[in-house]
Amino acid sequence: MTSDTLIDALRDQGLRITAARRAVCSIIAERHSEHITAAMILETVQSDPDAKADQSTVYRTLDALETAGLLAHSHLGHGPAIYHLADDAAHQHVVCSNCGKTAAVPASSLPSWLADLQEATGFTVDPSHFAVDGLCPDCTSTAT
Amino acid sequence: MTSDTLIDALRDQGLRITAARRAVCSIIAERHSEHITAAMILETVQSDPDAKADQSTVYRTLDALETAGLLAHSHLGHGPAIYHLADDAAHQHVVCSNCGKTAAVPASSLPSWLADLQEATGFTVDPSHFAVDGLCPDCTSTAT
DNA sequence: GTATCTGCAAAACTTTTGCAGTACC
DNA sequence: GGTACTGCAAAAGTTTTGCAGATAC
Repeated sequence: MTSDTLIDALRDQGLRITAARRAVCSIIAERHSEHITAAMILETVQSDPDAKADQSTVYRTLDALETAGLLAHSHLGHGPAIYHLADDAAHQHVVCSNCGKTAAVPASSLPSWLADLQEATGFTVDPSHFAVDGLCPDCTSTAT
Repeated sequence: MTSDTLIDALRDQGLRITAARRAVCSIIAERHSEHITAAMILETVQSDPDAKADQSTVYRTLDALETAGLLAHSHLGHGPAIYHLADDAAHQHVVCSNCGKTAAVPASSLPSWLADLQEATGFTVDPSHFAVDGLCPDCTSTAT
């Protein structure tokens, strides 16, 4: 995934390509394997003298990318939302309720439980927006 | 579950029993089967002329109850946190990512997937703090 | 009597919005 | 040239905090 892919997709939506959008797309492209928060993007963009962008612009760009179907975000615990590419392999997020650390689990074994859940509640479950609370290994061992 | 149970537990922690705490405990005891938000508790307490309590007091009381291990909260999507009794039967929350509606699913068929997840990430998963995003029946049918 | 709790008010924190000016196509 | 985008600043929404006064034990 390069930032050009994102830029091109924006252009295809009839959106304009600006320096701010290039910068945001570039950051997302570089770091899409992590759990990116808006705050991280903001910090990165604002510390780059070549690519300053206001926070409102960053949020609006993220929104544009989401509307274009390229990006998705989830809320994990107390903190800010995390963003990830929409076409990333579907995965779940696990959040440590103690330290806030997150991890991703590949959606390898999406079980019958999801189907059960769907049947019981009528909800159409989106397995890519998924937050499970737990304790990370460090906090598990600390909480003796 | 009566509010006395909660009050007694607070007393056992060496905490003082005040009118504000009685009021908050009473609301939680009455409505623990719903998904209570801090905003709901605030509204209820502040509309009760016999039991006025400031929002900071409500938050501090909720915090005290959590610290005492009686209460837990989860964050579901954009909105406020929801609170539930810590000893409530473990269950998952499903949130509609469109309208914010929530539903609870009993932990009937917690599958091998949880074990898989635990193995893959090392996280100790807490099945009672659980938020799954999806579309509720109404929004599913609307989103033709 | 004293440590804890409360109320008030203001701040923190993430995200959104209004508006005048700028820049892309 | 015209519409979309940007920056600035301020607001919205939930939750937290500082501080002086009140209250439970």
